[in-house]
Amino acid sequence: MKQPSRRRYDPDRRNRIIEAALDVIEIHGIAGATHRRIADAADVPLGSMSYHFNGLEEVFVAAFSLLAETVSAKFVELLDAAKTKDEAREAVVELICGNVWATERNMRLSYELYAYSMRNEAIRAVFVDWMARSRRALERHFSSRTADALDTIIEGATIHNTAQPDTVTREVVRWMVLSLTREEYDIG
Amino acid sequence: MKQPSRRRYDPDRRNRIIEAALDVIEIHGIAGATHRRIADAADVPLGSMSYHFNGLEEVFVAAFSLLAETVSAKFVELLDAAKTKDEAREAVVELICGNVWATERNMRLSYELYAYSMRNEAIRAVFVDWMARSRRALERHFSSRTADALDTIIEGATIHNTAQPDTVTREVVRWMVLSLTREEYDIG
DNA sequence: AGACGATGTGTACATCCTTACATATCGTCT
DNA sequence: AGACGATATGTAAGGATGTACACATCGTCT
Repeated sequence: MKQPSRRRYDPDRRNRIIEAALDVIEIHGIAGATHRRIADAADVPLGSMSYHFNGLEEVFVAAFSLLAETVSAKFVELLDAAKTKDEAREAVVELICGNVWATERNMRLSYELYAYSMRNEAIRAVFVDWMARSRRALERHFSSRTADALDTIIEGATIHNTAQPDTVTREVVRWMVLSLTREEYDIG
Repeated sequence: MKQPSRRRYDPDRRNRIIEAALDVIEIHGIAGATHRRIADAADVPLGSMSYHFNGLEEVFVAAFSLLAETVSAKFVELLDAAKTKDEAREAVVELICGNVWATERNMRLSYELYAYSMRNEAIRAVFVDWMARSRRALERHFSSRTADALDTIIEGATIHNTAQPDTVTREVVRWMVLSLTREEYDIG
């Protein structure tokens, strides 16, 4: 070390690295997410990587955990805001068709998460927990069986619309939601 | 080259490499799919890789194309075998819950494909074409709107069941399919 | 003030990777 | 039989990667 540039005081650098990791994964995929690229994105030296994490896998686990946390929170928030069953229905439609939850970024990252969870037990647990929370939020408004169904179409429709935008239109989504919640219909 | 081991006569080696690539991707993901690993899996020397393909990307594109072809064919076959609307409904249930289509292998590979398609135009086209064929197969039995809906739940339910087997039970699936095809009910 | 542990930084190294290519071998056409 | 193009093979060059680690610097506690 010849010219040690002034060392930065940088608490929660660890968190910044984790967020940077998500940015890198979004663009390059897990396959292209390297120590160096993440370090650059977080604007920290390479050495910080080995200091804060025991290997790349630990970075990925932290990153995907953060993703699940963030996305799941938004999901629950939107559903909890609904006061009547009709509002809950509309919230589901909004989750699928709106630009709050099913963003391009979230979808890209979710796909990486899906794939990664097949090969990593910790991430699989994160994924399962995420789904459980979604399901619980839906169950505040709907029966257990209906919650399963709605969760299913949320997953499926967002994927379709990622590949081909507006294949599953808002109108079709609304119709699906109604069909699957009809028997529970109430005044609201 | 000191001791050139007897060169093999090996037509359609290219295809074997492509299939081996899928095996490797299934186990190691795109991130861990290297020339060497694929060559080993296909039982060919490393040099064969650069002879048959101009880089890894070309291998991946070929592999995912093969996957889409194979899986899509099975999908269409099962649906085309249905003669009545009730049989078609049951075919959809079988696609989701059976062990023919939504196998562990296919799911793992599909996730890699989803993720990869976000970063590769050729694969995105393959993916879109795959979805179009599925939709067409469904439209032989159901209205356009219902086809969208069924395609959606197929996607969503298989994902849920991959993460947590039997979360979406056969019974729930059957109920969903019925709910979404009720208005089209006929004697069968 | 001094010491000590936590945090930050640069660099080196072994490993693995992609890719290219010179050479060997085969099928087939004349 | 001979020639020629397609196919097959081993190896090496050059670059990227993961990880370790020695050293610098800071916060904080005594």
